[in-house]
Amino acid sequence: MFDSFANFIQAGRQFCYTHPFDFLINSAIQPGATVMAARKNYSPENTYKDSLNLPRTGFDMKANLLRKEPEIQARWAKDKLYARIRADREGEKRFILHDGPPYANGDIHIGTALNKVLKDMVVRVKNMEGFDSPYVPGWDCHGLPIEQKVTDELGSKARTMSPSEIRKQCQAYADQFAKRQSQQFQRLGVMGEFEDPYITMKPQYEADVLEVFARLVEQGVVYRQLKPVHWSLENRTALADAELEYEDRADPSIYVGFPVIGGKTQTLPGGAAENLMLMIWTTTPWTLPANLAVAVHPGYVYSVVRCQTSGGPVAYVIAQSRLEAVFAAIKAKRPDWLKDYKAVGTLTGKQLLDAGLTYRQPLLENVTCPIVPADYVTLEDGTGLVHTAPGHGLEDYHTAVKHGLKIYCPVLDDGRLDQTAPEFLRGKTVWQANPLVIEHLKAKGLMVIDEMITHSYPHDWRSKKPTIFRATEQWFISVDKPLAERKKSLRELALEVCRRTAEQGGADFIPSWGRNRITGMLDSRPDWCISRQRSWGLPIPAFMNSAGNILMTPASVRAVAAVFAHHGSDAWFDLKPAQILHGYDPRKDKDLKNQAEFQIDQLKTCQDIFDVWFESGSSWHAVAVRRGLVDEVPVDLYLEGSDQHRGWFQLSLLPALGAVGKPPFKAVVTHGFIVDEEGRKMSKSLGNFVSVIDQLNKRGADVLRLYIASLNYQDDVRCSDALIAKSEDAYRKIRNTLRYASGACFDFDPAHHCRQPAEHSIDLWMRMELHELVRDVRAAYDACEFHKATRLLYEFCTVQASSIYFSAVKDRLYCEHPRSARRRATQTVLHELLVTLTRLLAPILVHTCEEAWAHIPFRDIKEPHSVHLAALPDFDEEILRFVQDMRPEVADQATGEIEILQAGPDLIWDRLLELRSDGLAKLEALRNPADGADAEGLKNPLDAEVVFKVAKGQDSQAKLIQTYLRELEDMLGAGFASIETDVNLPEGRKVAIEVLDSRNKYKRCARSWKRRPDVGADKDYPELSARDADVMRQLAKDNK
RNA sequence: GGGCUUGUAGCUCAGUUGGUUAGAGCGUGCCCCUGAUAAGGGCAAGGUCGACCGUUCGAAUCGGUCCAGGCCCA
Repeated sequence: MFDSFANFIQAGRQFCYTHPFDFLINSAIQPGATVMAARKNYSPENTYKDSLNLPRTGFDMKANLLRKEPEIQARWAKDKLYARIRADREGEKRFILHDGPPYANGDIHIGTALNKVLKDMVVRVKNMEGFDSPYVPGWDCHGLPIEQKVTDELGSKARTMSPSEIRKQCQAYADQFAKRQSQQFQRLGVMGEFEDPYITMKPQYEADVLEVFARLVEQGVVYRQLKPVHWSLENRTALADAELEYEDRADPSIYVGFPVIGGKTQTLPGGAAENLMLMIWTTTPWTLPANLAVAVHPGYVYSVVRCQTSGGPVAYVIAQSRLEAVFAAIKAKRPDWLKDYKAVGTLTGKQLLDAGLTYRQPLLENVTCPIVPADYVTLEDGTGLVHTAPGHGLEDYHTAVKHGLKIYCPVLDDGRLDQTAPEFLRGKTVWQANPLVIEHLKAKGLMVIDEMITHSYPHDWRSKKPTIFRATEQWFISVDKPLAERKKSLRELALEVCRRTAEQGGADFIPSWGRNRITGMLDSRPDWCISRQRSWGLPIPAFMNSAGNILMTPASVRAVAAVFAHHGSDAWFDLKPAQILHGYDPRKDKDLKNQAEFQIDQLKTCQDIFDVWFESGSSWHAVAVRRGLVDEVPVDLYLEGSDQHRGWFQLSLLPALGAVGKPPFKAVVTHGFIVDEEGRKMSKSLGNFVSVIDQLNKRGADVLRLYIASLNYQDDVRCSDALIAKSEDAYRKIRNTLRYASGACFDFDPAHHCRQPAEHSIDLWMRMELHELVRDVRAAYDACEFHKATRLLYEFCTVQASSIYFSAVKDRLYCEHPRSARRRATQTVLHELLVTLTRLLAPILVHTCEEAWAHIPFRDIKEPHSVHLAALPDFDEEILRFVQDMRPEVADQATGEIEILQAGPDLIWDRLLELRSDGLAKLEALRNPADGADAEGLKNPLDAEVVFKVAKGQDSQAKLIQTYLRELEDMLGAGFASIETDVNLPEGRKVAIEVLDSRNKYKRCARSWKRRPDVGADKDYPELSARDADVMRQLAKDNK
């Protein structure tokens, strides 16, 4: 058996082709390998077994993915499969999915795997649809997390190293992880330009980012300004919103009275009060030295409250609606201090402002501060009077700009207070300052109450340490200033994109709520702070002269870019400004004011680097356009997690609109996040995270890919080892479906053996189902609804193929003469099913389909050697139209009945499958006889006879059953099926199915095991049924 | 706290413009086959459609409130 099978494979290969995946076949027929239907348990009763056409294939039941996947991948690499696909598709319509670069840090996690596999499936589908769809993966390499990791590893040594030296370490680190992740993506079966990915730290990429920046400078939206920013004390750098994490923190919550010293106090209710104070509330006492104003809401009502205290009389101004809560707190906290209190009248915030009150700064000597209006004042907590420190709060800053207050920031970059702070605070950190400030206020009698509270507070996402707001000189891209060329601001342009579809020059969002989401974010986003005070990044190409004036114009930026294109951004640290600007002459720069002030050899480089988002946000230019993937933006698709509405989507959109006035993408597809089985977020501390690497090493990439494909990724998706295990079960089912079809076609060469299925055969039904499947799966693929496609494919394998069709056609495949029309027709459909299914599944099960493809017997010589070079199957319009066109015809007017045989396959097969269901239920009943019945339950349906009893006058039903009787017999797996017409059935039933135990009625055919009336009728083969006797006679003749 | 979003059997998903006893596959239980065999087949159980209140003759479907998640932001 082994020998003949090997010979067959040899013959097949000679006949068909030789190709690189032969190694898969060879390995499968090594001695000891499982070959389906290898003879077992030979016994005398089994003498006919050798005459059967049992399935044979080298496509192993056991997948062995862990061994085979790397082999297949190595072969793809050796064959340069990706390059072959590119060559094949050259000149076809482009489809560009532009990759958002993951950060080159750490191993990939399940979320990254989700993202990359989704992208891979999109790209594979597009290529198999005939598009030229290259995929260039990228890595984001600069930035704080890597720098932090590297300096942590270096320890104290880091402080002695130059930026240039630290950058070298960072570069090596990023390079190592980009390569490592690349291996991991490829292990997942992701296909693309992994030989030449895009790397944001490469010289040309850096130069291209600067080109985008130059265009924004040209548009006049880049500016530099003192502004409070989130500041990491640990890393001494400004932080982007995305670099913050909110966590609970305990802080002092203090109510403080600011003594009023000026203004028209006599106009207040109750007249001029003794010892009048403005009561404010804060949780950051250390910002009080920087207090420059108190803000009130003009529309709110404020009260003046006179108090008797152990320290004498005092009056507070406080919002009326906060009065009760605050004084309740004071009474509870300081019962001995507060003897009595009484509200003596109210006034509006506006009246308060009109009174022009001033107060003495509580911590600075001889400083007088005003009351200012602000509409962000709330009454939810505090006192309705807001401590305003322009150097330490964004809203405070805006108020300060509006009312001409100083942006005062006495805090140094390491968090210590500077020489302008009160003496007792100088040199202390802000955290040390808190209790000192509290003590000081108490001593001065200004403190009302203080306690500790826990509240949500921003922390540095890397160091996990609390951050502060601190004013520094930063670079910004304005979102509200009109662009020089386009007259509209970036915000306006971006909102326009979000209002329009791709067809209208905007963009499409899938799911559709993405449009809402990004719109809301663009509405409220502040100017983009693009500067960071670190080493590991792309320098902002600004120079400073000795007077502290900045040189940065489109021409100077481009001159720097030209140098970076060759030397990389290390040039910024290694070369002298004159060298960096060697292609630049200030005297010829129209955009430079006061040219004479700028002597190139006396300039200094500024030390800020770009926010990494600006680098990845320029990839549409640095990759898509630079590499010629598109002539100009937009590209077809961005596909990322939904968090990128604020991240990469938005921060690509803004630079693109600024630089070229167009969005970078036509469509944005987002996926949700991976959560655990309970729907909670994955975290290392909860121990509920799933390791991709572990899963890859445990189950293989195709199982993981099938799991990912099965997810409805638009929402959050649940993940656990158990859930992936279910996909492993599904994988086996699909694999066995392909294996069975492959084995059943072992002697079938479509070039010579094709037979049209008979009109009334289950083969025709199978083909209809198959083409409907192709239609539906391709529609799902087109909509990127992989989970729909996966469900359709899986259920097809389970129900239509395995449960219904394969079971039904076993008898004809195994028992009919090998060349019989009936068997060949089934093989024709099975072969089509095999080829079709393998191609349809190829974007998901990339390795398994390659293996299955190699095992397709007598595959057409015109088909490519790799399934990934093939096209997705097309559905046959004719077949589908045939189904539809033959919908029920007009009913007979007299009886109301329709002639079901003329009604079309859909209705016919609905009815036949219903009969199958009823019959199976009856069979089941026979298998499990009621308790107390003497008969032993039926074991094998081949021992049963099915009788269809059709009521009088039901000619249509009778004709249907008569026509399909043989198919019904096989669909039920019964030994024999018969029909009785003109029967009297109870309750007006049309058809009744009776299933009888025929063990004492008919003999069992020794070959087909069917019990039929005709067993024993043949003289030559008395132990066989008529059909089997004929086949044996024919086989005997063949052998002569 | 705000914006966006999710909640249908143990799991993954269908449920068309509100309309008869809410479907499928998997899983589970029981059974069969042993010529797909570390495979294959059959039958059955399983849901107050997150909760509550409305609109309606009628709500998984429309409206409101709440509860529990997720992302982004404060």
